[in-house]
Amino acid sequence: MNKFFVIYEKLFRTYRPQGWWPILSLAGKKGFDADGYHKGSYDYPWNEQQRFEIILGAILTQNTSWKNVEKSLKVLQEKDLLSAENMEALSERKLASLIKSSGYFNQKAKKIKAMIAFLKSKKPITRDNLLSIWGVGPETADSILLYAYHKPVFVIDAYTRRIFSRIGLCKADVRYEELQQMFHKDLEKNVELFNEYHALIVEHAKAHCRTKPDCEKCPLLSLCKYGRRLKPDLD
DNA sequence: TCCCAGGGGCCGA
DNA sequence: TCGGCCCATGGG
Repeated sequence: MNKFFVIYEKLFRTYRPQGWWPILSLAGKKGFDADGYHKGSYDYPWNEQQRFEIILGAILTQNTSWKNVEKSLKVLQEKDLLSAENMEALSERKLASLIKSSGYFNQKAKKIKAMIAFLKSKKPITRDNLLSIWGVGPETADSILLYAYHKPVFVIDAYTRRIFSRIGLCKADVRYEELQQMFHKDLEKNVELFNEYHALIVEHAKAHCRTKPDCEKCPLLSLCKYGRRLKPDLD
């Protein structure tokens, strides 16, 4: 039995489609809710501006809650700065002041500037090329590849390590590429599946598998090593 | 007041 | 290669 897919199905049945990656500039439009989520649809042919918005979000959300990122994106949207062309003219200092709510604003302004320079270079959007950009690590690169460019790469984050190490499928400090390989090996390389699965992992980490876990009504309790240790009377 | 959030760069061992 | 530190706001 393919454990990774079983877990996906349990999460999907519990939390339903998550509508990732949210596109704020399309919020309220047909197929998009008030926060830009598009539940059950994965194959929007993002144009350059929408891709850029996803890339911005991927950088701004580094170690930061999405709510704080939304605030920054709204500020940028109001100033018509959700395009690489318009943002390029902005000074790094000014950009930093506009994305304050996302935290690490000096670093992130520098990262966004580096990303814009890369996009302008017209180099191919490959994982290696993305990783060569200052401020882009494996999670950010894979988020961009999956959600902006529809490439079938599984995104690993701190939540993925936490959930799957508690379940007992990997160590808590498993290397990024190692855990990613486990997903790639066990799952069909499918963009929609990878899109939804990662989003469901984030939702599950917020709903139950928090730093201090709430195992009581966890949908994965029956197959989780950690949860079963807390509830030995499960069988 | 403290902890955590959809990480990544840098530096010294 | 790996651990430790830095970056910083905002919500619970």
